[in-house]
Amino acid sequence: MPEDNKLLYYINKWTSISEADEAKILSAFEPISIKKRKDLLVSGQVCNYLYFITTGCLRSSYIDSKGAEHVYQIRMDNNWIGDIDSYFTRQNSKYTIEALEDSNLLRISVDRLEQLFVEIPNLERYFRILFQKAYINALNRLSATMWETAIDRYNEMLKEHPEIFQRVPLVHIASYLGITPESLSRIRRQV
Amino acid sequence: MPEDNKLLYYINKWTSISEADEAKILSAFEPISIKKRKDLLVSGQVCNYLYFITTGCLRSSYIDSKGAEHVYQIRMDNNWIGDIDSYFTRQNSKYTIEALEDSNLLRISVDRLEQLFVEIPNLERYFRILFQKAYINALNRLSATMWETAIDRYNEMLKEHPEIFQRVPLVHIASYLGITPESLSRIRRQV
DNA sequence: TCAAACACTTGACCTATGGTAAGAAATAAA
DNA sequence: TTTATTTCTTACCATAGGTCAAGTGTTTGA
Repeated sequence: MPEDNKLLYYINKWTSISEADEAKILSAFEPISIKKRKDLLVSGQVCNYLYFITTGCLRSSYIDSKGAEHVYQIRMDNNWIGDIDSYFTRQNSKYTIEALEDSNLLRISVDRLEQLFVEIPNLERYFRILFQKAYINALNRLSATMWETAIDRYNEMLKEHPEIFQRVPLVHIASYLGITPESLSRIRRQV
Repeated sequence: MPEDNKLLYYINKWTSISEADEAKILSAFEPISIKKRKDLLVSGQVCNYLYFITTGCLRSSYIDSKGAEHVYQIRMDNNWIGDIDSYFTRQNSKYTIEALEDSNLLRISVDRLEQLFVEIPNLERYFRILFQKAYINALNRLSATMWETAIDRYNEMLKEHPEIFQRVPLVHIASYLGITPESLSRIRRQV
């Protein structure tokens, strides 16, 4: 499958888009590249784009009131990243999104996306399903965080997303799991 | 505002529906009542309906692998409740939804809802926005659970949803906050 | 190529919250 | 009104995970 068709492939997994509309969608996205350790979004700015990761790996994090940094999301190939709250409301974001690897992305502005929603109802359907699934995942992660041990969460992540352990430093994985790197280190020794 | 128009009022807050379509939507929902302490959904069943709460209060909970019950959601007037994962996938739900007060609901089946999505794209838009917001909320709750103290979460909830404390037993609130009723009790004494 | 920065581990100690058990207060039922 | 049930609090001890501090490899970049 050609690089720039991955996006359409994933959209068509959940709804059907005509060839004419496919072209319209592709032309609305702008391909960009970002180098490892560079920021895609800096806390305090408005998130002007929503990004589809064609290749690479990024993390989204924020600084809490005590100055501690927490990793919110780690996203790799064929996933979306951005702060959708800031993106749709035009409020400043509290998140910083940093590339953990050199990455290639497709980006789209809100105006362009909302225009597409009107022109192509099935694209809005795709996003309805996307957010629906994201919501379900967030609730599952929430219940694991609230009511399972760090060991269980670690094992679950190892089973579900083994690639992440090959590509992402453990500090970020620990933070994503809601524990310190020290605790993660102890868990890994135990297992 | 008449009881049965609240649903349309909330939908029209985020998108615009024609009068003809409003009638179509209303006729697709079936009003039902449920008594306090009765179950709307029992764990192990498929969630056949999505519910809009016109008046009342319900909680959604699940039993973990160690047999402990955890409260997932507490929802009151003018909110949606149901297990959307089970609802859309037709898999058995792990959740039980119980009425905490005598409640009046409007329910709709998936078939009917998906039919409406095709007929009324703006209704699907409403759900896109609904899930988008639900996702953002779930992430905020996740970060509070992971990185804030139980005291902060309690104060936040007291500030944002004081009504809940008037209407819901503290056991359920404690569970929703991810702590034991004993801990909640200690926090309340402290504050 | 060599210093600086990063990534990971280990140990000693601390703290927020959990578990258990029991009793008081409030609410519902008879 | 009396009894039963639910709701909430308190006390004591246990523990998962955090904090601080130090140390070893491993990248990175000038």
